[in-house]
Amino acid sequence: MASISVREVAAEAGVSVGTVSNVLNRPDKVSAGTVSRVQAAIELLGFVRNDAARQLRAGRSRSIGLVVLDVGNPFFTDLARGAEDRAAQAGLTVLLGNSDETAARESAYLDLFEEQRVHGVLISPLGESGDQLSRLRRRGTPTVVVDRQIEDLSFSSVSVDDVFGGHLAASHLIETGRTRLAFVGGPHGIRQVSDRLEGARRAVAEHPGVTLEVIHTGSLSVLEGRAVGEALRARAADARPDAVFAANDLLALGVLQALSMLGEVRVPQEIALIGYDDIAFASAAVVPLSSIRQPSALIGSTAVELLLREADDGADFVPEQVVFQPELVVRASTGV
Amino acid sequence: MASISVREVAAEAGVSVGTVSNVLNRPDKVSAGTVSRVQAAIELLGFVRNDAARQLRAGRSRSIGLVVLDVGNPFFTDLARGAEDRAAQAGLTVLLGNSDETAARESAYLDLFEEQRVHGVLISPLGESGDQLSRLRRRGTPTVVVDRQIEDLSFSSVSVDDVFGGHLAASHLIETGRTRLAFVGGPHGIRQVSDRLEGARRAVAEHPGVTLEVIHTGSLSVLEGRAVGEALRARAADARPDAVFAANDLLALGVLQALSMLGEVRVPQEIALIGYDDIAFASAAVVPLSSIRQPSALIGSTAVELLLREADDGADFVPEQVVFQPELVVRASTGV
DNA sequence: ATTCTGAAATGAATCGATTCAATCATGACC
DNA sequence: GGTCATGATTGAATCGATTCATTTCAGAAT
Repeated sequence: MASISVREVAAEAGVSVGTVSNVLNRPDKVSAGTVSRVQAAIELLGFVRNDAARQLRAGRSRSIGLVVLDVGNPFFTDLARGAEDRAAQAGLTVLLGNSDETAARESAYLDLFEEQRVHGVLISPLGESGDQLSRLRRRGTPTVVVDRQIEDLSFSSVSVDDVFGGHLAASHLIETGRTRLAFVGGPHGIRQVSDRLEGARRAVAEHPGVTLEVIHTGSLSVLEGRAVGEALRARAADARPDAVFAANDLLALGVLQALSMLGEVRVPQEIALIGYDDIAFASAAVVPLSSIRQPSALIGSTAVELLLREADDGADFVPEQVVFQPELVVRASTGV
Repeated sequence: MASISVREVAAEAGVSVGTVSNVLNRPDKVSAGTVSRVQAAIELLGFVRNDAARQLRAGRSRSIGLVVLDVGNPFFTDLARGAEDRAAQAGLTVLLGNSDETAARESAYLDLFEEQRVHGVLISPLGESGDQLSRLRRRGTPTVVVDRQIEDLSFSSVSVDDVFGGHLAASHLIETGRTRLAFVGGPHGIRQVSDRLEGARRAVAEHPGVTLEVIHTGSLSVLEGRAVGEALRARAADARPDAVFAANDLLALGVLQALSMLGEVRVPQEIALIGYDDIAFASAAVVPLSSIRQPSALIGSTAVELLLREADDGADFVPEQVVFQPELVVRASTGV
């Protein structure tokens, strides 16, 4: 059970520990015979490098931390995949943390990542977590904000123009003849939510006679969406909105489930519905869901890109805000 | 930029490094005044513990590794959530690795986790990865197989009876009057796939006159499902099966998308369809999807439970195979 | 034979938190 | 005043891989 270290390997191969380390890290600096003797010893003893010791010496870990709002949301797993792929190219691993839209969990993950001395942190922050993030960066951990911009322009960020996206969604609903819109989303402390709402407000303001009701939710999940849908279904027909813009696809799918259950409220005839993110399941929904598409994997890989740049440039790095444009995807849920 | 260690904190607070460590780990052993003095110094200097150093000393990390076949599959994210919750209770973190149904990636994650000296590994293995797993465990890393059993009964495992589940699905299709079944899934090296097929075979064998066609796929994704669906749609109506059992819900949703696109093939009238896993999106599909439900979060938490037990018991632990029973969920896709 | 060169190998020092045997201080008690 | 017990604090040793200044050595050049 006694764990095997370079020391044992060195003894077995009849060389010094320095040589074992060289075989591991720069085999070209070691003569061929020695390399194979050391490798044989490693094999024989079942030696496995201790990453903690490496990291301690190196001062940095070989991973980057990613904190997302919800791993259950395919948008974020797609984003994570993009990040992983780019990170792998640089020989780095991605540690995925799920804040679950909770400040305490977000904070706990940031602490954990900092204790791990990660190469950097990608985060889709809950609110303005600016303080903790600045501190994190000041102490030397490169930090990139994903999926939204942040007030503090000294941070790099990769985002999609959510105000524009919200405008796109609401305009589309209005153009198909709807006049009594409802926005479903929350908590409003989440920037993505308030921006999308803001975009919708602007679109509505451009069209006199069109109204916008705002329905708050506690989170962005299918379950919350279903609750809203049931509430809508319970209303008298003339008290219902004729179009719903949900802050993301999970909510939209929940609303859709509740509305179309029992076939009581028809989508899109009675209520048109549009979501946000264009997750893979949107097109497979009861009524295929119109949505606003974001380049999820690209956001992830670009964020890693910026992170690596920040890590390389050190003190004299220049923050960069990359903003992608979202795209309207029309499907049956807003068709005629 | 000079990083702050316990040494600096000790100097600032006018105490020894040992005392700083005690404040961090057993504040009750230290006088109140000293505690607050040390904490003030920590605050002032912005000290952050170095996890690598802690781990090196401790010999183990405070996380457990989880390797799943596909993070894009909600079944696995649900499982991961269950594992995380249970692990958090024990003060542990879960590192999530995505093998993407690739042997090389699976192996790379196992190596990584071993170098990290994780507390233990949960894995939903690709094939019979027995060799690498045995080695891993022999060297001292507790290992639990999730979502399937493994030949080698010296491993603990938490699984669902997939043969039974396959039987359940196929029987259901047969009972609703279908006679020309098709099983869609692959690769068959994945145990879950072959077990579910085996169950379907048995069900079919029990009913003379019922046939079973097997359609191979390269992976268990929506995309592969869509390809199969399109192939089915392209067939002459009388050459199509009248019922499809897909090895998981992602495949089923893909098949459904392709079939119902353009309304050419009606589900369930022309082809009944059932999936497996009962992910949240199944009930929100074009045609709400019948499925076989597995207790995903419970599998995850139970697996962590077994892992902790194995870690505690050390040498004299007894492997345990927990097998849950799956459950049939009937929705419109197999209704009349 | 002597000096020089470059490649190969060495091994002590280092990273930072934790541990634990040893020391110190304080007050209770006889 | 002296003895003890208790609690608080100390600091050197430890975990294991990596680094780098130094040593070793075979062969080339003089």
